[in-house]
Amino acid sequence: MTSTLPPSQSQSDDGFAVTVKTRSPGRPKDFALGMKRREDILESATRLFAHRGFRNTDLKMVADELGVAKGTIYNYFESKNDLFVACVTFGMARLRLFVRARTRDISEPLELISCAVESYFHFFDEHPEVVELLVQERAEFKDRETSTYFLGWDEHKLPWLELFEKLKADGIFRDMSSEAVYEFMSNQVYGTLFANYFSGKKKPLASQTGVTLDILYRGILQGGQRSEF
Amino acid sequence: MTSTLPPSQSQSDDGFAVTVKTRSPGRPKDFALGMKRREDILESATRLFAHRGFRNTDLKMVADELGVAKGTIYNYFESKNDLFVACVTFGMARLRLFVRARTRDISEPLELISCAVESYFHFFDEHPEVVELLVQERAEFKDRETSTYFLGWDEHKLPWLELFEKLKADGIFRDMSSEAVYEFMSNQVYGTLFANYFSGKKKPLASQTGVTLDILYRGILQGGQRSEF
Amino acid sequence: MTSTLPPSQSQSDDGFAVTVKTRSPGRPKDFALGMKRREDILESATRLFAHRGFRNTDLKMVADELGVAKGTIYNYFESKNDLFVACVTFGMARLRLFVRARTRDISEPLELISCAVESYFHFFDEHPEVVELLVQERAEFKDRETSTYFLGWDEHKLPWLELFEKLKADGIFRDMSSEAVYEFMSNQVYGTLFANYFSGKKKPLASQTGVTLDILYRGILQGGQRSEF
Amino acid sequence: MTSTLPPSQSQSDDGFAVTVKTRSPGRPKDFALGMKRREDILESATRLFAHRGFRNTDLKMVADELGVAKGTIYNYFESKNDLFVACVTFGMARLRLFVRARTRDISEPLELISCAVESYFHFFDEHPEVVELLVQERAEFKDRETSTYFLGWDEHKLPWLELFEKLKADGIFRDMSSEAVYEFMSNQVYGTLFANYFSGKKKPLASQTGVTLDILYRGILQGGQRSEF
DNA sequence: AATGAATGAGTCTTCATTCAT
DNA sequence: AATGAATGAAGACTCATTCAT
Repeated sequence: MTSTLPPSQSQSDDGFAVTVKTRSPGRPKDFALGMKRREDILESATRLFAHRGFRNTDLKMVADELGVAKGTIYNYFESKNDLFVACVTFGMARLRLFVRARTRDISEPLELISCAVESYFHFFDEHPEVVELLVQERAEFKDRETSTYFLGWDEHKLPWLELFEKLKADGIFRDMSSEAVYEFMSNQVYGTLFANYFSGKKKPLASQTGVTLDILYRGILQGGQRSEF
Repeated sequence: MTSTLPPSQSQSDDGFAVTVKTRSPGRPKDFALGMKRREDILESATRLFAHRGFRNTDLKMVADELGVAKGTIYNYFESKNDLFVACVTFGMARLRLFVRARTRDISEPLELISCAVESYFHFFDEHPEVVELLVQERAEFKDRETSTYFLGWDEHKLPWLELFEKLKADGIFRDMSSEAVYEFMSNQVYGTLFANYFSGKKKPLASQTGVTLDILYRGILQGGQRSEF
Repeated sequence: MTSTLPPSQSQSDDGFAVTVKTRSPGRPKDFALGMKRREDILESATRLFAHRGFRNTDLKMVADELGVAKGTIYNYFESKNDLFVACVTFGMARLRLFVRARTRDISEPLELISCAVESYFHFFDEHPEVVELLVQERAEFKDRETSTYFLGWDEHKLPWLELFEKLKADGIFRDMSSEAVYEFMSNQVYGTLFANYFSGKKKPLASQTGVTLDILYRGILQGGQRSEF
Repeated sequence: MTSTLPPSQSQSDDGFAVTVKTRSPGRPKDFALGMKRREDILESATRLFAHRGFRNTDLKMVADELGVAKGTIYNYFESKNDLFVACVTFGMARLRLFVRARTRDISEPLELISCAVESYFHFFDEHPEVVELLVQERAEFKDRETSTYFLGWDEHKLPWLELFEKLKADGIFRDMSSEAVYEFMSNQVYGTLFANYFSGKKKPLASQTGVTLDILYRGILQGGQRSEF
């Protein structure tokens, strides 16, 4: 993970701290320090917003968790709202990085689909607080027409549509609107996510990947019934 | 003590009580009026909670909408929290009444499924504020383990499972766990609901019933591919 | 007790109810009924004011205790303040009636003093709520310069001063200001009352009469020391 | 983690820590200023609670008197209740300090008694608001079984009992229960305090010390009558 | 950059009082 | 006279944000 984030300490690879002198030129330490602090705040805030809700979270709590003064937070984020939005954005960024990393090297189409679905489930099993943030966002930020979750969704959509078209051309998929397929799949993943979350179940999402894909691929009807319906 | 109070029963001179209902002196409680007022409050509150969010809604606003004083609301609901919970419960009750009324007279199984799905979508198209309340509930009432939406879900589940078993026995459904089918369907409906809602789309849910059921029934794979996967 | 209060029911002494007909001339029933209701309210209010404090007592509670509507209270008392003042006044009236009744027939001076002190203690043992009302009054009604307890105190004072003068003339009391003696005694009784009350002790006041009088009469010094001090 | 924070100790280059006190960066907490502010609030609140009553005092008034915002008060006291309790406790502490300071160096027993009584009276002459607080406390805080005034009373009692025993042994006091003497004296002082206060008299308590002690010591009966009673 | 005391707008809730019936 | 729904002023408490140090 560290490779995706700026280094949090100017430690050289040989294990020796290189910044013994405070006045080293170029101030690389300050920057790294600032980023580290920023992320610490994001992490604490994410956890608290998720556990207690946006409105029930006092910035004092975030500060206390970090052993820092409340005012310090305002050196890194404009406002509480700002901090929250940053938390959501950060969470979604992590989701995308996670899924991308896992699916990057897969070329076989159906395997790619399976892996993407499984990755989504996997991520939210490990980061349930991100779901919470999405709910919080919708609940408190009524001015945001579109959930951060869906921002940039359309760019992600395109490659999938292309894949589906190819699968159709290859006779793997039935002849149906790729848009429709994409939405159906999205809704299924999204619904599984929220349903599990809202219903208070603790069953891992990832364990449902298999059966979800099975129905998605083959439907629920018996073979002979498919055409008749 | 009764001597200090007017008689509470209109007893006719012949000694027979002519009415069972106790009629206190003074202005009588108008039960019907009370219920009407109660529902008016629920309606206003639902709308405002949905549009502005629970925490951003001052009960003063609800009162103003109804042209009553803030205190009046407290004659009908213990607290703001109470009012909110009543709104959610009321909304869910309406949902169930709506679906039940539409599906009551349908005996053909697949038609029943279609109608149920369409009814759900239809209801939320007409009452988008109910989705909002569910989100609000999850966001603000962290103590509630299970969303009101899922309370009583299990009772609703049973008839569906029985239906699915029958469809399997009749060779309509493939041989697969009815539980799994039920969850898949639930998640699909739920996901469609929330995805549309969160993404800010205004496209009617009901219009997606057909394609949703098509994929649900037949899956996305070409016939020949189904067994191979 | 009933002799000191208006009859609460128009029942003649022979045990027959005389007001079977509602429309009897002169409306005696209404008046009696009104007085009874008034006293019921005073009693309930006194108890609640004493137990919960003036500000913590909702008139709704008083009404509920009596099985009556809140508005009814306003037919008997102008306001909550009014009701409270009536409670205090009523309590003090009962105190004076009680003490007067017990001391009326006593002619022997020292016995009279003893009996008066004992009567005070006795009354407050039986009606601790009256002490509470006095405290409440002082706490909440800052505009009243003088506690109701001390209103009319000066009239009561005079006979005592005359008695003390006589006791001095008879060589029973030392030669000292009767005013001073009166105040000392008052303070002692008052102090005993409040100290017991404030300290949370439940020991009956009346049981302290003996020792109180002993010290009051004879002081704490050994005989030989008295003149020397 | 310390690397993310500036060093918390000013360490001189020779390696010796020159100060034990941890000095956080940023504006230091000014402890003395905090205590000053705290006492200012206590003083204003005491005055207002005493003059207007606890329930009739808006913390806004206290804030206005001090020229600060209402929220500031909540930085020093948890709640209005808390503030009030602190006022009472503070007042009683001052009483005890005052009496202790005045009686410390007195060894002659009777003089000690006189001085203690006079000190009590003196204190309340100068701080009549403390009496008011005791009344307020009793009126509003029904959950407190025992008035703050009497808390810790028993410890204060012991030395007095010992003193009285010695006086008895020396033939100064009559042979009577020291407990009883203690209570009589307490009640007298307490009664004088409250009676003067409740009756609205403005006569200084301290001026009554002499006559009070005279009667306390010698009683009201003529010498010859003492044994006969 | 960090600190944390100060700020004060914002809201829920209570309850004495009124008044139409 | 009794009723109790409606009123709305009052007040405790919270917490995001500022800013002097």
